[in-house]
Parts: sequence; C-alpha cells; structure tokens
Amino acid sequence: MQTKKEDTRKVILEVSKAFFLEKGYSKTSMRDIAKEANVTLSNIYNYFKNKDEILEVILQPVLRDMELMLTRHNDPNYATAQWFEVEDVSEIEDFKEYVEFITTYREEFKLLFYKCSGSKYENVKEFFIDKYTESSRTYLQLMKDKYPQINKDISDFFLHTTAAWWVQIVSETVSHNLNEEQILQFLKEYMTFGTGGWKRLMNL
Amino acid sequence: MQTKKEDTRKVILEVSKAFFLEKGYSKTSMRDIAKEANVTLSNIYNYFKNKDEILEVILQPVLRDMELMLTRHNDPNYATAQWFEVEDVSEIEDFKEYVEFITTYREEFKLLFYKCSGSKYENVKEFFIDKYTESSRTYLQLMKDKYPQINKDISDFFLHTTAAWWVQIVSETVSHNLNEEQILQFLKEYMTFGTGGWKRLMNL
Amino acid sequence: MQTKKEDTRKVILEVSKAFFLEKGYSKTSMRDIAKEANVTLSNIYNYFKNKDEILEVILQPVLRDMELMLTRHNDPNYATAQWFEVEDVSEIEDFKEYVEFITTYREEFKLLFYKCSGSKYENVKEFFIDKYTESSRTYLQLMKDKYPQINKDISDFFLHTTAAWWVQIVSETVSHNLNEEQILQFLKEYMTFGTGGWKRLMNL
Amino acid sequence: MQTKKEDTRKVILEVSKAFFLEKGYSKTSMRDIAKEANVTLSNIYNYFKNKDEILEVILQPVLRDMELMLTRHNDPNYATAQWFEVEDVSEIEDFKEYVEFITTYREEFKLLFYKCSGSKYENVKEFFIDKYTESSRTYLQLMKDKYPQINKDISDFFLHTTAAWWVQIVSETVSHNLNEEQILQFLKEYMTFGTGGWKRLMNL
DNA sequence: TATGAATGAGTCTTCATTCAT
DNA sequence: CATGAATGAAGACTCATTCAT
Repeated sequence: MQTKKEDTRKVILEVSKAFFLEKGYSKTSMRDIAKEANVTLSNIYNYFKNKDEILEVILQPVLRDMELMLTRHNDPNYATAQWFEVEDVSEIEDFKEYVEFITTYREEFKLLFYKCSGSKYENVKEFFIDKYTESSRTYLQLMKDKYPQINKDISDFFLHTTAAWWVQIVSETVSHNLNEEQILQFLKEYMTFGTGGWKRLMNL
Repeated sequence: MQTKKEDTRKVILEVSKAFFLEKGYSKTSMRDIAKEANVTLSNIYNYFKNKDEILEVILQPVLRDMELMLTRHNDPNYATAQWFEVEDVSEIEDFKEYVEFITTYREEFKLLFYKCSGSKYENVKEFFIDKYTESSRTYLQLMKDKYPQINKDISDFFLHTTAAWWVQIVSETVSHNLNEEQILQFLKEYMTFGTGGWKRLMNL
Repeated sequence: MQTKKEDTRKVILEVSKAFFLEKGYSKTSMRDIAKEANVTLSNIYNYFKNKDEILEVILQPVLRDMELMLTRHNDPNYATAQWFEVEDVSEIEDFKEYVEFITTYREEFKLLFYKCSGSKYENVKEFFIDKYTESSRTYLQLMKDKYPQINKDISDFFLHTTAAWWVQIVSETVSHNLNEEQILQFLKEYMTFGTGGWKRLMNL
Repeated sequence: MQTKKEDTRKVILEVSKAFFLEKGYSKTSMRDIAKEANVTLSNIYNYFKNKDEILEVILQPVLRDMELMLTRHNDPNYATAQWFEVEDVSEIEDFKEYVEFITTYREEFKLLFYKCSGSKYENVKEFFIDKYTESSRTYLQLMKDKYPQINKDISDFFLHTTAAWWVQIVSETVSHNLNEEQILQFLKEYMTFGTGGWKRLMNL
C-alpha cells in the first residue's frame, strides 16, 4: 500500500517522539525508528537529513512558542503590571496562558528537559534559564525605575537562580504529570511564596 | 622504566576527570583516556574494573560528604533552630560550611550535575532532590507542631520544587565558578527571599 | 553491485559452518567469518543478530527433526513392537529412516556434538541423553508390565549409560563418515549385541 | 611470609584444578588463579611456562596411569582370561582395580572429560577410545584364534563403539559421583549385558 | 624467586549513514 | 519516493604473556 508523503513523515516523527520519550535520544537508534514506523531505514533519510534533524523538527513548535512567550514577556508594558503588587494571587492573568502552554507541550517539554542528552539540545535548560534571567533583569530594572526606594543590590546570580527555579518548575510540572488543577494550586503557592520573598528582599 | 602505580592511577583519574568535564561521561571513550594518559588501553583495566568505576572513584568523596551533610541536617534539633526565625540572615552558622563544601568539590559537582549522563549517576540530581524534599517535609511537620496556626496546605509538589531549587542552586554556584564572596552574598539574598516567602506562605 | 540478500546470507552461513567445523565455535571469530565471506564485519549483523544466532540457524533443522524423531519414538504403541522380540535383526523397520537422518545431517551432527563448546548448545549431548534415558525408562516399564518375570533391578544409571552409548553412536557414525552401507552393517551388529545383552540382563 | 617453592607450586596447581573443574579451562583466567592462590600473576610463569602447562601437570598422573593400565590390558596373557566366559560376573578380578582407579582420579577425569575444551586435551576422549579400540581388536583376534567357530565379521566401527561406550561410562561414573558400591552394582549390570551381547554377536 | 607494571592483539557488538537501483 | 545492501569507525572490555627490577 502506498502512503502519502506527508503520512510517512508524520509517522516517522511520531514514532521517533515516542521512542525518544521512552528511551531517550541517544539510546534510540535509527533502526528502532525505521522498524517501528514501517519504513526502510534509508528512506528516513529522504525526509530528514540526519537523526538530529528529527529531534529538531519535533521540538521546533515548542521552541518557537517559548521564544515568542519570552520576548512578549520582555515587553516593558507587559512586565510591570504584574506579580508582587497583587494581593490575591489567583487574579493574575497569564496563569491560564501558562497552564495551557504547559499542557499543550507536555511531551515536548519532557523531551527537552529530560530526554535529549546526546543531541544538540542537551543544554536547552541553560539556554532558557539565561533567556529568562535576561527577562527578569529587564523587569527588575523597570521596578527600580518605578520604586526608587528599592533594594538595588540584588545579584545577577540571584536572578539567574530564580529563573532556574522557574524553568525547573516547568520541567517538573511536566514530568510529574500535574493536571491543570494541580498546576493552578501549585502556582498559587508559588506566587504567594514569591511575592513574600521579593517584597522582603526588595524592602518593599 | 617502571612508573609507580599510584602515579599512573592518578594520571588516569586526572585525565578522565578532565575529559568527563569537557565532553561528558558518555562521549569520553576509554581510548581517549588511554591516549591522553599515555597508558595502554588495556592497562587502564589494571587500575579500574570498568569505565563506571573511574567515575565512581572520582565522585566518591563528594558523595560521601554530601551524604554526611544531608543526614546531619536531617537531625530535628538541628532543623528547627534555623531560618525564618532569624532576622539578620548573616548570622546563620553553617554558611561557612556550605561555602567550603562547594568550593572544595567544585569540579566534582559539575561532573555530577551536568556531565554524567550515561553513567549510573545520571539521576543523582533526582536522588538529592528527593532526599532534600524528605528533609523539608520533616522540618515542616516540626514547624506545624510548634506553630499550630500555620498554613497547613502546602503541597508536596511545592516542597519538591523548593528542594529542586536548592539543588539547582548548588549546581549553578559551582558551574558559574562563583567565588566565596559571591556565594556568601548570594546566600544572604537567598535566605532573605526564602524567609519572606515562607512567612507569607505559612501565614506567620 | 547489489548482491541478493539471500546469497550473502547463504555465504555467511556456509563460511561459518565450515569454520565452526574446522576450528570450533568459540575459536572462530566474527572477523574470520567476515573476511572469508567477503563481507564487512558489521554487515554480518544485518543478517544475524549475533554469533550465537548463526549457529542457531545452522543447527535449527537437525534439532527440529531430532525433536520430532524423539517424540515419535516415545509413543508407547511404537515402543513395544520392537527390538528384542525380533529374531532376525535386519527386519527392523526404521533403520532406513535413521540412516537417512544421519547422512542428511552429517555435518550438523559433527558441529553439534564436537564443535560447539562455548555456545548455548554446548550441552546438547547431555540433553539428548536425558531425553533418551527418559524414553528408555518408559519402554522398560512397558516391558515389565508385559513380562512380569523380568529382572526388575536395572539401575537408572545403566539406562543412562545405554542412552549415552546410543547418542555416542550417532555422533561417531557421523564423525567417522560412515557411508550408508557401513551404517547398516553396524546397526545390525548393534541390534544383535543389544538384544543379546538385554535378554541376558532381564532374564528373558 | 615466605613460602617454600614447592608450596607455591602446589597452591597454584590446587587452585587451578579447582577453577578448571568449576568453570572450565578456557573460562578460567590466569588472573583468577593468581588472585585465589595469593601469588602474583607473573610469578606463576616462574613455575609453569604457560597456562597449558598447568593443566598438563595436573593431568599427568592420570594420563600416565591410564597409559599403564591400557598397555597392561593389551598383554595377550592378560586379555584372554576374562569376561564372557565367566558366568558369575562378580568374580572378575580387576573390578577392584578399576573402581579404585576411578575413585582415585575422580576429579582429574572430570577435568579431562568435561572441562578442558580449549586446551590441547580437548580431544582426549577420542584418544582413549582409539587406544581402547586397539586393545579390543587385539583381544578379539585372540578370541578368534581360540574359538575358530566365532563370527568373524565384527566391524571395526562396532569395536570402536563399544570402546566409546566404555570411556563414556568412565566419564559418567565420575561425573555422577557414583560411590564404590554403586559403581560395583553398575559394573555387574554392564558385564551381564556385555557378555550376553558378545555371546550373541559371536555366535558362541 | 618474586613483584608491579605494562602490553598488544584480540573479543563481540553498535550505529549513523551512504549508495546504487 | 523507496529499497536492500553495505560500510567504517567506533564502542567497552579480556587475557595470556613479558619485562625490568
């Protein structure tokens, strides 16, 4: 039976994703994929130039949306409106967006954070943390402008650390298969803790 | 000419450590090590029974001391005396111990946290996080006994998350090559932030 | 130029068989096979999953037919009709089957009985002897029912020993390259000797 | 502590024997031996020129005595006095010698028959069978001279086969750890069976 | 005699990738 | 698009043996 080109491609991707999630990138062989996808080994190379590219294609969507999200959150207009001014944490708007994001890309995140050692993405975590740190830095600057009495000596490393915490949270939310409700409950705790922490640290 | 056994052993260990740090455990081959150490491949096996054992020997000291530290910190007497009752964060005693620990084992930590996928240690991080979560849980229980008005609904996942944060911090302190002073400054921020956060979260 | 898959496979099998017969299983290396078969070492693994499987494929037919033969001969109806009731030994029916069996699988038997130490078949001889002993035991029981005056004290070890003799005979028939005629002559002697022996031993 | 030369040698031999029996010749490494014998690996080579020689020394006594026994039994005077003229099998003289021989060299026989594949002795069985066949041939010739009416057409292969049976028996007696009594009982069965067989085969 | 150190040729096996058809 | 066949470099590990001291 003849399969349409796009179908084959899709099957390869699905099978690869499943294997990567199950055994990890480097412990999945092209042969594994070929066999499970009912495709000849060599035919895979008609669709993807190598093993790395398969992973690349799989991760492309998350990475793109992540990028988008991060740049959007770096927008000054967006940034200042938030967080530690809030009393009732559940009011915060972008919770929903965040939760949806996580649940949409659950598997891709797992892949990204736990299963791609050996590939060129094995240091993605660092990359995101750096991006997020950058984002926090900008935000903090805005805060300083707005509230001049603020503690000015927050180290870059501390920012880095909170960013890392955040990324860690995303990856664990995903790996522990938290459902939407659990995520929301957790986020409240996290925000409560976070606002308390930031306020004290900033002498607000 | 006869090289003293301990010399060769040391060279192998040093070379291995360097390679592991540079390229990661699984991308370092026994041949790499042999060549760089000016030793025949097979001779390595006169010193270590396999690749894993090399890593084991390298990591043994950190792991032992880490274990010691963790069990000591799990002592209830020790646990309650700390943290968010403190006003001036810099008073806290074991900062020094912690800092020394990190600086002593800088490279081993890097190895442990970033470079040993493919070895039997690839899940140490999870292991430590779990240990630490357990430790936090105990601590929280003690707090609840002491302050009955405390917020009782802190989720286990949140505890897990803070534990992960902490482990993350250790690993980053190390990977960013923070010097003692920087670590100390950071720790103060961290404690300040943390006490603020916990107090708010617990309605203290 | 593309060789047909079955050709290469066949060549590998033939070369392997020849080597195994010549040097034994464990002293034949995959390299030996590859070189002699004009195939890359790794290409062998496209046909067989490991060294053991090569031997397995070579021996499969004999083992299957052997199994068949043994189960068929364990049939009670079959068993009692035979042997020491016969006066003229050459009447016995299944001589032909047996002889054909041996001549068909001459080389495989050699392999099986003399050349596969180190492989998972290294204890086949014991296996067959045990099967055959079991078979003899059943047969003897039937005889006891039929001829109550029979000597009842034949030790299990003796049965084992005759079974071993039989298996030994098969393996030697093969290793000495006896032709059909020689086998037949021998079988007559064997039957004559055997009936004489059993009759005396059983007081018949 | 200084060990006397002969002691070391003895220890090496004992340990080797134990290992060979346990794991087989080729799966026992010189290192295994050295470690267990508390001797340095290289020191073994001061006592034996290589691995094969160790086995050689271990097997030397059995082989020598076996040789002696075989040549003695080939003596015409000795040969004719025996076997199928006897009515009560238990009268036969050399049973005791045989049994003692087996029990004395039990372990060496095990080694010889089951555990030395990979060594130069891996075909000892064939060697013994051939010797024994030769012996039977001589004996048969003597019989023919004495009883002219004897069936003259006993094939060499049949002789070979009975020789093989005999050797097989020795090896199994040993591997099944039969005690003296069991050996004796078995020998009676064997002789009874054998005389019955030979008489019928020879038309006596 | 004894030792510690070292060696080199060897084992089987894996895998991403290429190439002619 | 698809296939079957093949490849080469690499992987970890083993082991009898030698050599300088």
